[in-house]
Amino acid sequence: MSSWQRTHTCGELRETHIGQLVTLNGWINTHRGYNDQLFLDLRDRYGITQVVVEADRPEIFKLAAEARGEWVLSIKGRVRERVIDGKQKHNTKLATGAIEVLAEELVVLNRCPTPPFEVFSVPQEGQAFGDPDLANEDLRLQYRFLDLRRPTLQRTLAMRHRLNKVIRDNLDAQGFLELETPLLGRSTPEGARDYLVPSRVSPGQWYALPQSPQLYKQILMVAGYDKYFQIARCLRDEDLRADRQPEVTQLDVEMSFVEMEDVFRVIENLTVDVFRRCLNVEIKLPLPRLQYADAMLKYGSDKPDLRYGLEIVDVSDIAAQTEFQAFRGSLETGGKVRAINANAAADKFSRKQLDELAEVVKRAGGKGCAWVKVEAEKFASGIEKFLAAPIQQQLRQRLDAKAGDLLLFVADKEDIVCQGLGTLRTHLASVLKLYDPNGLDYKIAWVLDFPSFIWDAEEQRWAANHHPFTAPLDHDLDKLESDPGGVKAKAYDLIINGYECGGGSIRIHNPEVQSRLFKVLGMSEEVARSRFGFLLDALKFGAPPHGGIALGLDRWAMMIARTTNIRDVIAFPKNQKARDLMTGAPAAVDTKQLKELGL
RNA sequence: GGGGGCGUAGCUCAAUUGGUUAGAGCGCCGGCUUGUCACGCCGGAGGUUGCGGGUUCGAGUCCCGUCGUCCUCGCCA
Repeated sequence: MSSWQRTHTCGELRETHIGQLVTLNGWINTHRGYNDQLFLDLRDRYGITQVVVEADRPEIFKLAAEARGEWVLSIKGRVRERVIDGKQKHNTKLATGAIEVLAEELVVLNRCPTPPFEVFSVPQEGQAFGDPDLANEDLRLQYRFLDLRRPTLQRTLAMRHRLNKVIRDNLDAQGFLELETPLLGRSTPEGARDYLVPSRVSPGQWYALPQSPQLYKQILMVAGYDKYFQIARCLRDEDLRADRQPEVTQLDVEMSFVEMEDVFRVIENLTVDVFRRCLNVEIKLPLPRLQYADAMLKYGSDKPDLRYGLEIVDVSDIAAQTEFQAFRGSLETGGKVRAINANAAADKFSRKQLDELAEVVKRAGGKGCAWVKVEAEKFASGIEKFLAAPIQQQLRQRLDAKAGDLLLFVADKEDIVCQGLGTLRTHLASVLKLYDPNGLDYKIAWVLDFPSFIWDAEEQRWAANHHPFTAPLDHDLDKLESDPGGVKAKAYDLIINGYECGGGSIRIHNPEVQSRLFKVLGMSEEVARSRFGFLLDALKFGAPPHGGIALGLDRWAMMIARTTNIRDVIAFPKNQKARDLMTGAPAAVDTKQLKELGL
């Protein structure tokens, strides 16, 4: 071992180490200097330790005085208690705050220019570390190696490691095999836009990077690997969001000889394990189950945040009795009128703030929203004159409204009402602080009974809601041709606090059902063959009944780290334009490279 | 592709209704300071207000364009 190499980490030393000669390696977090004494807080990913350098060792004192933030040092010295004149001077904000290291040797392992933004970590009460005022995210992404030094990010990435570890342990214990599938595959036109890779040896032809290992894992089932999982990278060339990256990691699972309940059992077992071992949070089983239609009605979303109420209530029948044109007009064209009761929120919104709520609905595609402030005797509202006393009574009853409540109405086509009130619901919960974004509060549920097909108005045809291999519910099979819109699928989503964190289905293993389904989708045998021929072939050769699920691990990491930004849980994320600001990718390449590829 | 927010010192932000020489904290540089711990005190350097154009006696502020970035709709089977 070289003499500069560490004997302990910067988070390790305690009173039990007092008197020992130790060597620490780390980055200068902060430094405080005097004429003949210097304090250096040395940081590594385990913590922070205070180092004292005194002037009676001039050769290292001079070095230490010169040192600045983010320099990399090796300090050899003796551990001593923080005592001045017999009085304890412990720093209770630091885990190592009982001791300090009196430097005897100091090696500058590397210098660092003044960083473009402040990296240092601020110790908080309870031995946690906080962040300085964060610089612009694009600057931090450009200098990601500095940003990643922040303990917050280091803890998050360590948590991701733990998440992966728990998954591997748990699924191994449940008898699963971790198998790998190719990155270079064949483009299958359904679904997201593919990232394409040109073939050098077959000029003009292309591989596609996987959107998911979907087809491979089904083929593994045909091949008899009845319990498969993979922590797989999935790539989709679509526009980004706060919770979407072009390159994400999913836990891909597939099982043979199963129905939905079997998948639920495996994933629920895993979920309990993950939350217990990552956060020490107990998740109660069985997880609640919501029907898709019910979720849309009550929450205006297929991935509702269940940490708060604010349920949507249909009042179409009551609204039909009013003379209010916005209500009547929507109803007469087949729309709906629905409402949210924001309990005791009437005095929390000024006229201007109510207008902003209407803006929220407009941004979600609606025309706005009507509001009513409930008073003891009557409604205070611009639309009060349209609401006769008996109607007000009915609304009070239906919405369980009491004096001080704020009622918000949206009238429109049903999907717009859902979208508008769903957006309004999450907005209200946020401004009314109905949940603690930093709390260990997890509401996890299954969403079931998705429609198999959705009508594509533009192309005037039915489209697969999940994917074309998703099995319909057994008792809906006879409706396949007569009423495609009424067919529900053996598909399921797993939702956590308003995020879709997983989704899967039982697949079709019967070739006859599969070809009926292609027919509904308006896909000829030839087209189906050309797109998925290899899978259809495989399914013919003795496919077991099978199904599975994929969990979005980046979103799980977001939940566990309690962030709403997916870039916080990925070491090297892309920005919204899918650029890597650190490496500069994507970038132009040599014409020589292009020529080799025949481009 | 559409809608919205932001862009001022290295960083985070301020700058009244368009009005003098664009300020503060942190960081940086120099000095002082044996017990600090996001140390403190004194002093200093540091600006093409993203870029281009326009309106005006006068633009960080208003208008047009453009670039960057974030949020969002479409999109993501």
